[in-house]
Amino acid sequence: MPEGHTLHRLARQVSDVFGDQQVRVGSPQGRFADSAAQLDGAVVLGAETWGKHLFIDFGVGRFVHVHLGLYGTFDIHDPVDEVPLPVGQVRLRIVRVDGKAYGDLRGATACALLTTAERDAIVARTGPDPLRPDADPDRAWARISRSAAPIGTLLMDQAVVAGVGNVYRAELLFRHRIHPLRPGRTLRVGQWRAMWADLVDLMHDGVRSGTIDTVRPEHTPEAMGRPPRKDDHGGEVYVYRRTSQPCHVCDRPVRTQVLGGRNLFWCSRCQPTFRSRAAG
DNA sequence: CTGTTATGTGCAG
DNA sequence: TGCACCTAACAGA
Repeated sequence: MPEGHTLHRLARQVSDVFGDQQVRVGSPQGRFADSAAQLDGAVVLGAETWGKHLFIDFGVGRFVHVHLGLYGTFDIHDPVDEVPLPVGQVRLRIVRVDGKAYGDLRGATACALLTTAERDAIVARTGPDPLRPDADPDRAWARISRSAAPIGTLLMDQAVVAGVGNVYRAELLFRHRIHPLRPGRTLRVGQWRAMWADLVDLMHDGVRSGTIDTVRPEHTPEAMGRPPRKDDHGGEVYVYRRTSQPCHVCDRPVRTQVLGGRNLFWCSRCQPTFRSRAAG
């Protein structure tokens, strides 16, 4: 679940449920116990996200930094009649003092109490986030246009663009007919501007719906008379995890390859290599 | 029930 | 490059 849209939804939820509220903070599992004790009884000011990093502001220069990693979850229950005993490995539990809401963090890659300077350092090393209104796509273009690395690698580099994960990567490249292994510096600036604008739209849709839905109206199951996708992330996609299945546009089997330890998915006809594109 | 896989990152070697 | 992190969904027995 956790690509940028998930974290932005989470920040909104934390702000709505715990903002301006006094909270009890604990670490039933123990790994965050010392920091939790320092925060217990404080008032939450709000939460913000850069890319996949979530920061919960406890005031006086104290931020809880959360990164869900591959399989972390942060479940917020609101409202509740009663706060149950923790189940499983709960790293962080935050409970509103009125007892009407609580949140449990499990399996996260990062959960740490940071100073403002430490928070700022993380923000400074993240690239522009399409979900933030102040994001500057030219910062990403400066990196992409100079790099020999594959565009598929650059899109996943959080210092280049913040918040893109494997699903958005695969789908964005499909929608723009770009082969994932094409070197960044072979792209034209107009292509990048179109990709960025699309990413802004797609990720905002993701924040709204909580799913990653990337197929255009003409390729939905209803429009094409095909069965809908049954999958854990819920949305309709073109190529992500559709290895060997027919492309919704051209019927060719979707291809896959591991790059940098992550699976790439693309259509060899809809996303031709740079070489064949130049030749044809 | 068991085994496999994963929307991510950082660190050891 | 490989693994730790240690959840959750899914397939199969």
